[in-house]
This record gives sequence, C-alpha cells and structure tokens, in this order.
Amino acid sequence: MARASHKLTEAEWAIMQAVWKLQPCAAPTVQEALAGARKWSYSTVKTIMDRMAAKGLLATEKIRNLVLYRSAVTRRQAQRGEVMRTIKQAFNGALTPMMQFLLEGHDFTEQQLGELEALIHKKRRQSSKRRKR
Amino acid sequence: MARASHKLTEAEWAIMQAVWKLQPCAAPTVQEALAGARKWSYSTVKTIMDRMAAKGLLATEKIRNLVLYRSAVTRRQAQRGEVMRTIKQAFNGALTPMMQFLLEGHDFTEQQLGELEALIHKKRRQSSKRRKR
DNA sequence: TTGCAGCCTCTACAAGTGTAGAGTAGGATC
DNA sequence: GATCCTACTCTACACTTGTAGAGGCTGCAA
Repeated sequence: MARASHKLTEAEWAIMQAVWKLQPCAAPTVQEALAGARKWSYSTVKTIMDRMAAKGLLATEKIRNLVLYRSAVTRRQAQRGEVMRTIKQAFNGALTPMMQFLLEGHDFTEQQLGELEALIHKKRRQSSKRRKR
Repeated sequence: MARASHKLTEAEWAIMQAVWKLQPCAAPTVQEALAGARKWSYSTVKTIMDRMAAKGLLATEKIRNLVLYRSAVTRRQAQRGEVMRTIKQAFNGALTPMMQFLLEGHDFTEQQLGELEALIHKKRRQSSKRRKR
C-alpha cells in the first residue's frame, strides 16, 4: 500500500476526485469532466496530472499515443492523510477535541445524530470486547 | 470578525500556536519558544511572521524599535477554517461521512466515547428544542 | 566614546504550484 | 498525399513558501 500520506493540494484534490470516478482515464477526459467547475486549459490539467504521476499519486500506462491515468492512492488513504494532518496541526494531535469541535459547530439532523450515536455504540461494543480478550 | 478562513501553512500553524500562547510578543520570543521543535533562524521566523502580518493573520504594533505581534485570528477561527477545508476537499462537504471516518478509523477510550455520547445527547436536546420553537 | 547585544530591515534563492501557449506526431478523412 | 483533429511534449512565467545571510540602528555598559 506504499507510502504514507502525500498531501494533496486543492488542485490535486479536484483532479483526484475526477480520476477516482473515471479511471482509467486520459487527461482530456479529466479536463472535460472538470470543465464546469474549473476553467482549466488542457495544458494545465495535463501538467498537474503529470506532476502527480511523478509524485506517485497517479499511475500511468501508455497505449500508443494515449496516456491512461489511474489513482495510485485510494480515496480513503487521501482522506486519512488530510484528516490526520488537520488533527495534528490544528488540534495538537488530539482527536476528541476535534470531534467536539465538529459536533458543537454544526447543526445535524435527527437522522444524522442517530447515525452517529449508532456508530458510537458500535465502537463501544468493539472496545469492550477488546478489553475482555 | 473580519475575513473568513485564511488557510495556514504548516509553518504558520507553528508560529500561530506560539503567538496564541505568548502574545503580545516579539519575534525573538517566538523564535526561542520554537527553538526546540524547529531549527529556524531568527530571520526565518521574522520573515514568516511579517508575511503573516501582511496577510492579516497577525497584528503588529511598533514600540520604539520593537515590533509586538498579536494574533488577528482566533484559534477557533483557524481550526474552523482548517476543518471546513478538509470537509469540503476530502469529503465533498459532507460532515457526517467525515465523522464516521474519524470514529471508524481510531480507537477511543471508554471515557472518550462517553464524552462523545454526551455531546450527541446534548446536541439532540438542542435540536429538538429548536424544532419545537 | 567605543563596543556589544538585541532586534530590525533588505535581499536572495530554491522548490513547489497554478497556469498556459506553441509547437509536434499519429491516425482519420477527403 | 494534403489536411485536420486530438492528444502530447516542451517550455515558461509569476507567485508562494521555506530558509537564511549581511548589514544597520539603538541603548546600555565599560
């Protein structure tokens, strides 16, 4: 599963999202997919993607004169990197304060709260099981 | 409360943390405070701080030949900016998936789980009250 | 009054990032 | 074969960030 969290820039996130959705895909495909959101020229997209490939964020395969790109990092890995960085930087590495922050600073629907609660219950069962082992 | 979320770089976070703790403070103070963690020369620290002041992240006051710095952004604002960016970029703006991610990907002590649960209960009470209004 | 200690200002530079134009090469079309 | 479309490669440039040296001003100590 290779290297830890490369951190993605904003532009890279945009590209990555497209690649996760469309892969394997060529640069023009990605450019078109993003055309609505970001007015990037083909060159821009291609440049970013090649740099990402150089960094190991994307994998490439050359078929004739076409380059196919695939993600070399899962969405989950990228998310994890991002979240860990935030926790480390903004919350001194402490997870619960960040959770508190999230909970306090936002409104949730009843359903969302229920889901979260269920998750916590599950967590609790898991950890009590672990303790008994 | 002025402008929205300037996003801080890693170096800026380090400086900010020190300033929040020590403010009002001069650049050399900050440099010394960080000396353990980062081997920055005085110039480096001062440069970053001045750039931060230019960006509106720090406020300065000149007394004689001494420049005093204060944060122009609260810790909470900065945290909020960071978290919002993460949610937006990595989770397409959806809060609960991010919470789920956090819950699933980490171990918590019984106490932490209890705290979180309490928070959710509080949340729920608040939101049901809101609904009745 | 001469120095020294502190803090400041200026300037610089390399790497990384966002952005894109100009020109090229291969396959399809007339 | 000439043309055209498409995707590619190369090159460039401005801005931001990390990093820091060189030299300047000021007040206190000797």
